[in-house]
This record gives sequence, structure tokens and C-alpha cells, in this order.
Amino acid sequence: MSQLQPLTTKGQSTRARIVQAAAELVAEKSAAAMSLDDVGARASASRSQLYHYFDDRDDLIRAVVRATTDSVLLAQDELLDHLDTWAGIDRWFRALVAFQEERQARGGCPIGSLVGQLAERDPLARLGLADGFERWEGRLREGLERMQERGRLSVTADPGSLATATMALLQGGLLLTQVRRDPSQLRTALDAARVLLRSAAA
Amino acid sequence: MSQLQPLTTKGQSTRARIVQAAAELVAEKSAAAMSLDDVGARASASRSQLYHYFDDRDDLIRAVVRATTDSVLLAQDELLDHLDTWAGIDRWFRALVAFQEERQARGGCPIGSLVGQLAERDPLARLGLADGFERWEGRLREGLERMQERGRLSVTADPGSLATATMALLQGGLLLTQVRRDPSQLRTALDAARVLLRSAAA
DNA sequence: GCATCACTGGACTGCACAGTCCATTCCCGC
DNA sequence: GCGGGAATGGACTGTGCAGTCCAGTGATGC
Repeated sequence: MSQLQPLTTKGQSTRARIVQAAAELVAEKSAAAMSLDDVGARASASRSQLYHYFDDRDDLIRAVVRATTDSVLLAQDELLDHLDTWAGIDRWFRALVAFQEERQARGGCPIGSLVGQLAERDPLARLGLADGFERWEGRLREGLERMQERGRLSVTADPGSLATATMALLQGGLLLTQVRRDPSQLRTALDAARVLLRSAAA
Repeated sequence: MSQLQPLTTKGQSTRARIVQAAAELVAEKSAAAMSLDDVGARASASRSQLYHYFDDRDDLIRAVVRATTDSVLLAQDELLDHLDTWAGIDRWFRALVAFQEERQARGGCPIGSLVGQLAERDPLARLGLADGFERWEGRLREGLERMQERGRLSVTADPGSLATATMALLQGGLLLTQVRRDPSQLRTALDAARVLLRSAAA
């Protein structure tokens, strides 16, 4: 459990600065390579401040997981609102590929990358990541359900399975993109997702 | 480059023991959590032996990458030989799901998990992982090409893209399986791969 | 003005770890 | 059997790091 909620606005901003700095370092290097000294330096916070707001290192990492998933979802929030039309889905896919091209295929998925680092090490962090995926996949599932209600998707189609398969293609595509330093890997994966979803069209 | 090839058979077995122990520790914990002391203890090798066969820690990790990819491919070697029939592909998929059920959805993909840990940190390790994926995906691509030659796959289908999309579904499915501790996530992903591949049937 | 509590500074401790060094033993060819 | 390189043992060094401790400061209510 995260130590305590800061009571004053000043405390809140200090805590936020620490989490932000930690999240940046985790994204740039890795969770294991993030040191509390680095975090303190970047956030202009002393050692005491870190331990004032977090129980220990693991507690801070969990806050990073939450901040990272929130940030990934927020960044594509509008796109996720329109996954109930084919055009909206295509727009989402194109944005994801464009983002990878921009980043030159570096870094992979900020959430997915953490799975291999934390899932087997910290059960609470794993749950936080699972929650992030659930919120993400849920948005697609809801979009597909609305399409089904409007008769755009076959009545026999299963929006849940389609959403899961699409998330798998997205995550797998990002992994291959990262390891091969080639954004077209994600494009290929999402083209396949398009085929899969269209094959369930009404 | 890996320091030197051991010249005597005794040296070869010592080196192999070290790599094996290191690979186990990396799989059980993570690459960052593997310490040279642990490796030495498990392999019954002294510090000097580690540095006799490897330049440094990173060099050993690279050997672990190679050993891990080799081992993953070897374990499913026979299955990969028969990816030129629908029955062979289904058999492969079923074996992958069965394996995850056996392991209770723990650990994810030994290769995929390393991507998030090493890809942005050690370019050589990233290349080793990319090579592993290439050898893996290549086996599927070759199977699909043989199917195309025999008229089982549409002439307009692209075995390369299909193989990439299938690998993405496999890796993404394993990631979701690991983070949700639920082997049926992989089943759903591979069912989607089946739909995708069949949609390219002749 | 003073009491209280959130908040901050920074030195200190202890340890785990990567990497070094030098000495010794083993094995092979000759 | 002996010379030399391969292989091994294990102590040693330095450092980076998580976590602790105690002493402060600042704001807020009364």
C-alpha cells in the first residue's frame, strides 16, 4: 500500500514530481536500472522525501506502474472513444504505427515492457499491469459491443475474444517492432487485426 | 564477442555449466537479478572461471540469450518441422497452450521476456534476440511456403506476413497469459491465428 | 506566540555486487 | 618427466545502492 496520501498541495506536487521522475527513468533504462539517487536528483527531492511518500523501492515502482498505464491510456483517450466504427479502429491503428515510426521503433510498449521485468517478481506490480491491460482492452471490447448492437458486427462474433486477440497482435507487434527496430512489424500485425475484425463483420 | 572458445573438453563442459546455470537464474528471476555469485554457486565454478570464459557480465548474458533461444527452438523442433499442414499447425498451437497450462501461466516466453529487459540496454543482446525470432518465425514461413507450393494456401497470400502476424499473436498471447495468469489468453490468441491462416487457404 | 504536524535535508550504515589479482593445479605434447 | 598453456581457487577492492536516523524548517490552527 502506498504509504500515505500527501495532505498539503505542496506535498502532492512533490509526490507527483517523484513518480514522474521515476517513471521517466524506468522508461529510459529499465525498472532494475532505476536508482533512488537518480530519482532524487531528477525530481530535486531528498532521500527523506522518497521515504516520506513511499514505503520502499517496490512501492515506488508500483506507483510508476500506475502512472505509466494512466499516461498510455490518456495519450490515446480520444482514439479509444471511437472504436465503435471501422474508421475509428483504422484511425487508432494508423496512430499506433505512426507513433512507432516517430520513435524509430524504440522502447516497445511502456506497459508491455514492464511485464517481463516485474510480473514474476512483484505480484502487486503484476496486478497493476493486468489492471492497465484490462482498462485498455475494455475500451476496445466496449466499442466492438456497440458495433454489434448496431448490426455492424455479426451476432455470432465474440467482442471479448476479438478484443483480446487484437491486444495480443498489438503487444506482439510492438515486441517484434522493438526487437527488430522495424515499425513495419507493427503495421503487419495490425493489418492482420484488421482482417480478423473484418472477418467478423455482419 | 565471447572471450574464447574453451580448448579442452573439460573447459567446454565448465563453460556450458556456467551458461546453463546463468540461463536458469535469468529465467527464474530476471537478467538484472542474476548475480555472478549465484551463477558461480549453482555451477560450482569460481570467480576466475567466469572471467576465464567471458569478458564480463554482459558477455555472459549474451551467451544466455543464445542458449535460451537455442533451447526454446530445440524443445519444439519436431513440431516446427510439420508446419506445412493444417494438422501440423494445430498440433503446434495445442502444444503451446498445453505447455502454458502445465506451467500455470508463469514466466511467459523465455525469449520475449528478455526483450523488455535487454533490447534498449545492450544492442548485441537485442541482435541475438532478433536472430532467435528470425529462426523461429522462419520455420513457420517455410512451412507456409510449402503449403502455398502444394496449393493449400492462396497464391495471393503472403507467407512472410502471415508468419509475422502469427508470431505477434503468439508473443502477445503469451504476454497476456503471463500478466493475467490465465493460459486461455494464449488459446484465444492462437484461435485467432488459426482464423487468420485459414482465411488465406486456397 | 506557541504547539503540532507535515515536510525537508543530508549524513551515515551496511551490504551486495562486478571486476581484479596472484597463486596454484591440471593436462597435454614431446 | 618436464615445459607451458589451459584451467582453477579464492581473497581483495572499490563502489553503487537501499534503507535508517536525527536534526531541522515551515505552515496552520488556536
